[in-house]
Amino acid sequence: MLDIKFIRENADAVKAAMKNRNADVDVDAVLALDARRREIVSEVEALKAERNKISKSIGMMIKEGKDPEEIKAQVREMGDKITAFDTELREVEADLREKLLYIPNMPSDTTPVGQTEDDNPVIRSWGEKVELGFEPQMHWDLGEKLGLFDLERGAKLSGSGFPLFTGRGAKLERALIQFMLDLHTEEHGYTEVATPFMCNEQTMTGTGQLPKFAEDMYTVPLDGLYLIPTAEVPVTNMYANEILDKDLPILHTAYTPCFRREAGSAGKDTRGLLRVHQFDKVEMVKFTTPETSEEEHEKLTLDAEKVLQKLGLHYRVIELCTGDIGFSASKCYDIELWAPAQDKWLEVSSCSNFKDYQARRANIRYRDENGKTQFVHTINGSGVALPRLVIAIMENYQNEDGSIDLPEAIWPYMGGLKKID
RNA sequence: GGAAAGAUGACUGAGUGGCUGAAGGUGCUGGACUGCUAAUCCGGUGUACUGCUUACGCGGUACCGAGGGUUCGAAUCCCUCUCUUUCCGCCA
Repeated sequence: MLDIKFIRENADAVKAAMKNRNADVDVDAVLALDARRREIVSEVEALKAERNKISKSIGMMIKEGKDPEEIKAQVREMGDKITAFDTELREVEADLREKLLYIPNMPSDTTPVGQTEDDNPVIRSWGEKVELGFEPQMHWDLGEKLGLFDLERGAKLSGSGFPLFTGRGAKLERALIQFMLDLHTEEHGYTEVATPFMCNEQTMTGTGQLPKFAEDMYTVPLDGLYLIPTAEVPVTNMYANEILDKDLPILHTAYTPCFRREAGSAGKDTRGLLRVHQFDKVEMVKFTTPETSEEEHEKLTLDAEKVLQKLGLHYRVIELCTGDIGFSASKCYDIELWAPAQDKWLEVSSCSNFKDYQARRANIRYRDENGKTQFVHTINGSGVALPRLVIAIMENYQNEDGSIDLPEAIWPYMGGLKKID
């Protein structure tokens, strides 16, 4: 969340930023609550100071054998006032916090201003569109024919959007996960973690999924748990309510399945593996100082790109504009793979710098060189998400006879298999 | 799922109603001293909110797992919850 002091001192800038985001936020209501809160605090604290003073004197009186009853009655009256103020204070603070939790992050100064995804500039691209020389087949046709997945049986088990991978398809999934984890841990310096796949409400609030996006998640009501929509959630919140004294940055990578209800997006690009309710993803998360977060964000994006380069897949990097950027992010690059049969770009990674927004929500701090505690900056990105990566491999590496060559980088992970036919 | 014990600052560990934001020790850190290593001595060492000052700082309030309650006053008494450990049960 945003620092209330920052909002207080930069109200106009916050309002402008919310407008650029197309976010409906009542900044003045927040400021009014903040003003009332501080008013109550100063009144109630003055009363408490007085009470503490008199209470101490009662202790003295009793020791000296004097009768304190008269003063007790007086202090009791103060206590009633204090209770009334405290009650209102709690209400105001809860109200204020709730409102703050619904305010998205400030876009970075460098985030391009724009309305929709059409305003996202392309930052760079790598590789070229493949020349197949024949009419490419869709991945859902290739996959069913080659026995890589069985979407009908997946739907039987859980409903559409819950893919069932089979045989070499299941192995390819596992191989890609392994390949990416090895790359990030062995060459990019990340430490692997394996996390819970369900998290509690506090954790979901820490990274920004709650309270606003409750409907996007699967829940386990009996236990008050939510299925994670991304490994970002457990990995970032690992250090919630901690003061880190390890050397920053801290780099973690994790494989997890991700669960998303995708409410409201039914019917849109949902065929095959394009948009599913459960998918595998390797995630990268960094905890940095404010001074290094921009640089680390750039590096993390390159780490994700490296995956695609090693797999020889044509991609481009776009930067999300203010109207398209995610709720908690301040700056964000999306990486998109070219899919020749789809004839379009598929998003496989989203690399975001959250600055101190998540750290403030999750209360993750560190000690700077002066010994002062500060909020860390958090950064994360997919490195990368599996289903669309699989789609891109299938579509880019397909042959006219319907077989699929495998990228050399994953041969070792496929037991030497070079081609699926 | 049942039973018992416990939860205090970076760590350890005192503290059963006011003199405790919290003893002692460890660690860290500033200094003194011993020609090195080590030791010794002195000092400092929580977080958050808030007001004044805004360079440094000073004051107030809150916080001893979380939330309630009793009381003039709670780390300390009561209730609820969470977690940890151990034992039993169940189980991949």
